[in-house]
Amino acid sequence: MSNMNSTLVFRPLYEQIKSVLTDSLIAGEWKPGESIPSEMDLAARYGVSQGTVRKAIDALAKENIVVRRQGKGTFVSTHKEQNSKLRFLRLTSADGSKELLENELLECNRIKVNAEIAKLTGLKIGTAIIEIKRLLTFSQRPVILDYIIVQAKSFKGLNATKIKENNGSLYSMYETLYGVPMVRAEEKLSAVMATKQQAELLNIEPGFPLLSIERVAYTYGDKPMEWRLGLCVTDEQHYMNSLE
Amino acid sequence: MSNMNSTLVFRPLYEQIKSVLTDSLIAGEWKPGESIPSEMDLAARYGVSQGTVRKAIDALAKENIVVRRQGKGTFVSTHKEQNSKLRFLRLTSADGSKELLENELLECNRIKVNAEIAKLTGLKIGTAIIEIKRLLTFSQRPVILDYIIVQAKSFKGLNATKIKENNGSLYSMYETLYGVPMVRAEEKLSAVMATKQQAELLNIEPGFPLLSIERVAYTYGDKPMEWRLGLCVTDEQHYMNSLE
DNA sequence: GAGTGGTCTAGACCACCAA
DNA sequence: TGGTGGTCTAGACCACTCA
Repeated sequence: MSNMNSTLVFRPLYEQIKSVLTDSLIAGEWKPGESIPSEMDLAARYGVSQGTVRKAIDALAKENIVVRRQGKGTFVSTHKEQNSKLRFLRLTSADGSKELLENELLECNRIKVNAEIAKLTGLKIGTAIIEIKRLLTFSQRPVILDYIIVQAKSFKGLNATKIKENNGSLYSMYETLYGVPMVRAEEKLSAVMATKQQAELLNIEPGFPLLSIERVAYTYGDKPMEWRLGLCVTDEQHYMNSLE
Repeated sequence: MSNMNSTLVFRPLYEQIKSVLTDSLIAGEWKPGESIPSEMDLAARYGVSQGTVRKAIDALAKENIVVRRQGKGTFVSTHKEQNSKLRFLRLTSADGSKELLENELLECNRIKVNAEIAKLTGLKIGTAIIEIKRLLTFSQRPVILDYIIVQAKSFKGLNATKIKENNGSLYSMYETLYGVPMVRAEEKLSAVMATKQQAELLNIEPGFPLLSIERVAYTYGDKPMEWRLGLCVTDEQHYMNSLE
């Protein structure tokens, strides 16, 4: 009979508060763009000190889940704001600007997962998904060929019309129309050769080197919601990254 | 203690403490791998509360400049440790391992900056530099062709022998032999075609797509100390990145 | 047991913002 | 002017490490 061997799980109060706050966000108690209650209010609600609430909110702010604004309050992050648009886009031209990207929707189909897509996404074969193909253009020149997959059940009724209505701002649309804010993403990069078909769309020669960016985007609670393969022409644009 | 805010500029105390600590690190008061004084000691030394020192150290820890170890103390980060080696290497094979990289030094020359290098590094033409060319191999297969530049005046006497003595662990060598720890780096990625010469070294066909990684590495105080161009074969290895 | 960092509290004052 | 987040303090106790 061993009693002292039990694994005592110690979890700091502020982490527990952070979890509770995340749950409330998932439940939609506070929507993107809205403010959450003040630190004092939350402290009173959960019966902890304001400093503990602060540490929980600090952690959420560090993950870009909320944004603090001195004198105003703490707000749920949103992709609707200008400054957070293209938050995950690391591709910039030499002069640093990336605001002038234009958007051409090529395809938007409701299909089922096949073996290849299953391997890419980890979804089960046969699952209903929506595939989106589009072309991003920078000052008249095509630079990114995007292939995007989301689960149909999470984005019911998503179609070409809706994408166009939102000017191709997918993350903003996921958030506004479907209540699914993307908070984090992981990317896997490699260099590939353009196929004939890709080359045609990107207006380059077949065999031209392309930067391949596989991205998985996550919503609250580390739930993967979107898979994306971007093929980028990088002779004038570059992928910038900070290692710290 | 009284709060010595200047009327014109408001700078939080903990930021000032952070700067003072950084200065001490630059001055070499505590070397990589060593511990810095305890929070209580530092608080006493600077006449602030332990909480303020904590916040300053938290900021340094977030930037990987120091590492906290509960019960032991706070230590200056080092590239000598196993877990921090290859800290800036984001290239991993499918199974995630990146420890088996082998190292072949191709060249190490003392030269002067020409126009091309000036453009890459921002150094003045004529500045004495050391250029290093090497090949990194993963399980018998060449995967990265590195071209590295550092200023000769910052790394006096650096040569092929020294590099070999350190098994090609450059960052560890910069730190140990020259007291220059690298704390941060910025990378610019693109896809390029292998030239004939590069293809030969990497044992691939000319025209094969390579991931080009331009890196600038910084020491304390955001001082750029090393420029690097890596050309990577990415059919079996990928560059992983987290966006948050 | 002594010393370290980790967590938590309570209270104070400051800087910023909007009404 | 009142409310918000931002900074700072002082003190308490907890968890971890090592001699």
